[in-house]
Amino acid sequence: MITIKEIAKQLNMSTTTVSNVIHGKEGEVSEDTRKKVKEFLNKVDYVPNINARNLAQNESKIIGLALKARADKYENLIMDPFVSELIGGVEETIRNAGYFMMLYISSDIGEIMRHVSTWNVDGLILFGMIGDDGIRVSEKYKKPIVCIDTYSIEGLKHFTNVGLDDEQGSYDMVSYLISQGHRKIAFLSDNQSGVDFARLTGYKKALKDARIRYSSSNFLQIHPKSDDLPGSLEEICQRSKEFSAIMCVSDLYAVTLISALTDRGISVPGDISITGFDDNMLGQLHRPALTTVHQDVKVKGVTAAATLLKQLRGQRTANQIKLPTKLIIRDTVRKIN
Amino acid sequence: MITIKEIAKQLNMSTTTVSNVIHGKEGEVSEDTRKKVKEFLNKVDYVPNINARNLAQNESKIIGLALKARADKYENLIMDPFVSELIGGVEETIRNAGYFMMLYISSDIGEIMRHVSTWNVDGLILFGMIGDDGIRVSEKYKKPIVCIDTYSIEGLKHFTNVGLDDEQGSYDMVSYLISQGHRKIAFLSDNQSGVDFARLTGYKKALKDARIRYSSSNFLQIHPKSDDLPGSLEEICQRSKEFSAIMCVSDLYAVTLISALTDRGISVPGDISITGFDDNMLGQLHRPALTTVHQDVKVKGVTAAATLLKQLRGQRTANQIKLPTKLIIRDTVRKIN
DNA sequence: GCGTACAACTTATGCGCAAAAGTAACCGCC
DNA sequence: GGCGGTTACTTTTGCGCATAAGTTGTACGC
Repeated sequence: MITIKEIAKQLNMSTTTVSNVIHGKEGEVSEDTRKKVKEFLNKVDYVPNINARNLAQNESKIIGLALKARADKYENLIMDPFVSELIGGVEETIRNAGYFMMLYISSDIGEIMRHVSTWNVDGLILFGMIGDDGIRVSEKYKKPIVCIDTYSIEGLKHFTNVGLDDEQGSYDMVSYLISQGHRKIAFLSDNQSGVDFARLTGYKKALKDARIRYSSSNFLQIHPKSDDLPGSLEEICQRSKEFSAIMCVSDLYAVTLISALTDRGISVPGDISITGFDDNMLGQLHRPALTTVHQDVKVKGVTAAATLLKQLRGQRTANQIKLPTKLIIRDTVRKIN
Repeated sequence: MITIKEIAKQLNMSTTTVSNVIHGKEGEVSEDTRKKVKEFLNKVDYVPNINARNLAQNESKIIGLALKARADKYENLIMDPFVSELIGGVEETIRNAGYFMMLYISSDIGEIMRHVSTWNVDGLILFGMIGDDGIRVSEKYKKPIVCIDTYSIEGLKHFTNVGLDDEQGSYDMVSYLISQGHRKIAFLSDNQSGVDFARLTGYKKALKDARIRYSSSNFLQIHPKSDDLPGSLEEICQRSKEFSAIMCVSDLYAVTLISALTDRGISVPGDISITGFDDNMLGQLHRPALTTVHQDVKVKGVTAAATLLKQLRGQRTANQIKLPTKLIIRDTVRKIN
């Protein structure tokens, strides 16, 4: 761990001179010494001590990525392929810009913000974290924050959001189902807030535009918490006769549901049509391949990171970015009449 | 961002005193002042500046997790549910021990080690990174390193490895297939090194113990790189008639293969039996549910992190830890005679 | 009543770096 | 030939923290 001081000593010059060539300050140092220093730096494989640099500069070159931990059947949000892809996009973008990524998995925003504070993190990306309560906590730290997929009204006032045109995606899917002759279409989700609410809204809108009445009995709730899952699945399968199609709020739920239906001898799409949302591996590898709404999760991560980076550079950004969706027609929807 | 200095000033005492109560140094400070300081600390919500602390202490409380990026059909290793789970396990363990996690995704070990060096990372967990070449690079940094799933001979000499009893898992699976009457069993993988080699070895051993001859034509190679995948899949499906069972080296490949077979009208397990390895979501949600070998990936991450933490505390650890596997019998293997 | 021991502090130093402020030599110009 | 301007440096300072070294004050023993 050689230091600037040591280098300066060995080269018989001041630390400032060494520091200046490290930072490529033109005109502050002669071509001659510059060369000498550069050679030496290469030889000894100098690496700056980031702690010292950060302390002196009051910055950190760290971007935090905070994911809300979720205790359910899949134990933890991070297992979802969605999250892996997101992390990949964020990490890549950040690294290319010379930043580093620190990952937190926690549901306690207070805890997260304390980390942010100790590390003097330059900016933060939040996924699934912002409840209206979290906003007060995060606001006082005065750090640029970009949220992913939040629909919190309060949050949107204060932070940039990178999201998806969930409503449109959902609308397109339901319209497609209707075009295939479906009229009794259920909506399956585990809650009615955030992204799920937006997708539900798109669903309702499409029904309305087709003059199909929405009833709350069309809303099927899945309980992903380990204990309740089999029970809710059983109930949903029972009630599946009432519908010709079930639109699921995610690929994960769609595939889970199809498995449960298959186990009970109900065929997809023979007896009932099922659709997903997200378009991940799960549905792509499934047979019949899942009809779903595509979103590019990696781009979501990249966009979030790029937006944050822009803000760090002092540039202004839109405070609401909506990525487009695309309808992917595969084999889990049957045309009926 | 209140500092110790500021606190000391407001409390009319020296920074050392404040620092002492922060570090809970008994006997260095009176009960009275201790109380006063603690109250004040709470009031102002003091958070230490980690950069300053690390600089003074020459440590970092950071543990790096480096993942090898892989350019294939799934773009990047991180998409695999395997990796998500691993990250989850590592992060949780590290955070509970008061450490922080920095995530790198890169295939350049030199780059990684440079990061490690600038940040003065306390320890490193490497997944999929150690080729014999990487070892020289990493060795000179003299940091505790724990590898996950490496089979590099050189690496094992220098670093601790947390792995799986891949050979045994594979052996158990093939033995099971044989017990179900299978004799023409192919092995599907994308390479013959590392984990794949160990699984292949277990496969060969089981064949040998059952007096079935192994021929290299039993080895089916899949090319996960985006361009080659369809071609290799086509070839594998063609050749599937030669076998009554194909043991795949991962759930991902198993499910991918089953999809390809299904698309060609070949039924699983009717026409051919297929098995996986890993036991992740993909196979669990698949119908027919995948017969596979279970490994607890989260435990792998937890174990790796815990082992590294031990080393940081100066404790000795075994330099080879093998987690057990478990045969999971589900529905993709048919009994034949 | 003096030395010793100890409790409860404070002062001073250094970690490695960046940058502000200082210096010294030289050039050209009226 | 004195002065402003420039080049190529060096010296100094401070970021926030931990800690070694120093300073009181007081109780105790003999």
